[in-house]
Amino acid sequence: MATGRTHRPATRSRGIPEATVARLPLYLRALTALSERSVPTVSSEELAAAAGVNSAKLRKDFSYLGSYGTRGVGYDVEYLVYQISRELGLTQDWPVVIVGIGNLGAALANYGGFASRGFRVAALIDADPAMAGKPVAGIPVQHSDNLEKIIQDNGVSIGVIATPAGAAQPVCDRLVAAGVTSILNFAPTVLTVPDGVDVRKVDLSIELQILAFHEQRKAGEDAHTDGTGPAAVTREEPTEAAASADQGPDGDVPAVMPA
Amino acid sequence: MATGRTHRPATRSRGIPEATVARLPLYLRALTALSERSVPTVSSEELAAAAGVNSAKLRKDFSYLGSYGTRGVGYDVEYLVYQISRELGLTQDWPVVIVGIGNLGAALANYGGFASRGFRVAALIDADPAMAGKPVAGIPVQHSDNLEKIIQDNGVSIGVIATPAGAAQPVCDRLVAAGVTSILNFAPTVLTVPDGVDVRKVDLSIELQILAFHEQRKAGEDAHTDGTGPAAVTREEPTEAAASADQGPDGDVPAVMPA
DNA sequence: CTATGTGAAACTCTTCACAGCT
DNA sequence: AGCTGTGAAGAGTTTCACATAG
Repeated sequence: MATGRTHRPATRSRGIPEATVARLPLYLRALTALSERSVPTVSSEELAAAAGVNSAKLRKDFSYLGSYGTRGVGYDVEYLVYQISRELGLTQDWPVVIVGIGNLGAALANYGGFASRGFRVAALIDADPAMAGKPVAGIPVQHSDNLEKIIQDNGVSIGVIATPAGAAQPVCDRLVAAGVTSILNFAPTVLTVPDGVDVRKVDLSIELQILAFHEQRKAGEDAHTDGTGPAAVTREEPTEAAASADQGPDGDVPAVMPA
Repeated sequence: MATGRTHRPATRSRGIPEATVARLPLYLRALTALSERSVPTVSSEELAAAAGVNSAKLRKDFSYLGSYGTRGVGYDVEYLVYQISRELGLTQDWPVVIVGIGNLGAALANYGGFASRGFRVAALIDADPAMAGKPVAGIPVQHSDNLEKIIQDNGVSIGVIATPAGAAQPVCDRLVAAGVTSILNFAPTVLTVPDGVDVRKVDLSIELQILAFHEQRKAGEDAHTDGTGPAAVTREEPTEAAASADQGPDGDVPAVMPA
């Protein structure tokens, strides 16, 4: 597989496949649940079921991390939780800032899934002066004038953008200039960033549109509003669209902006 | 990741690849923006840039829809908007219900991106009696006792789950029993659904974890990591992998260990 | 000449199936 | 025996590069 074969199976590292990385959080969640129930070990079959993937894929995924299982037995839950956490970088503290404290920003601030995974909301930032000082999820909102200072003082490298579409790029530019190198973007806009900066995007309306596409397929024969294209209807198997993954850095244009 | 069941031959009809379907909303948004600026035609190169993909991919994607371009010229914006909308099923009305009107549910109800794409929030549903009747985004919240009736009366086939994790599966079961066949899940849980039901999931903490993974990698390459060894905390080299005992005949012991 | 549409090559990801530990 | 770890085959996706239509 790898070209350079040194001594040890230097195979991995350069490459945990992106698809595998995207599933690690899934395994981690399932494992955490088992851990809380004090289950000591788990087989690839059981864990796969809990995570909603098939066992061959799970074993292959784990093989990229190393040989952490025991043949004939399974995986040690605690050990695996630790290894995956470490691989994902969750054994360290990640201060994040959320910019744009509207409905969505507030929801994110209140979202428990962050804190429980090593992410700490270091600050909430909004451009509206009226919001300044107002606590959301127990954290006082700060005005965006102080964005740069907040980033630097807290050593923030991950920023979450939950602003209206129009404000996203300017906010992004300021975050990057201040030192942020990873951005999670909820605004329906394509963000342009310099090399070395990572952007992931979550677009609610895109997810719905994908569902609509499949839904339309299912509807099949009947209602085809404007049937220009009869399109040999065929019920494609639903799927199992992988969890998230894909969705590169893009998106674009408003048309309508979130609150 | 819907639930796994077996795969079936699945009649391949007019099979648009899943990867392509996932990008159509992206193109649509870019095209809509061009349309609003009254741009009549666009080349694959320009449109690709606006959507954040490369032009070869875009042309290949469009080739699955048909030959809607003109060689030597480009694509007619209005025409493409229509064709993609139709392909995605957005020329018809999709009533959706949002279940779980907490911070996130409210944010979704207020999200403009839905309405602008043929999605209509038919109802907001919450299990808390205190929420009943209270308007969110101009729509009165209804109690979940009426879930089935609401689904049926409105002919809803797409449901959005924004409840706490524990309530997601029961809500999902009720939605499906009432006739919903597509679900967008925001709760951090794997939903089990019968064949024919499509589930897509958006998990906020997973996105952040993926960013953390890459962020960690960057830090490693920047020769930052203290010094167990030469840079790289990524396990390309033994570096710290050795320290964490990743093989050893039985070495999988470290229950917890310092970073 | 220009820019699309598309076979074919290159890659990536998934699934199979079984060798090899325990 | 039981279950992991993994080459190898298969499926799906992206990229290349150029024939072809306008």
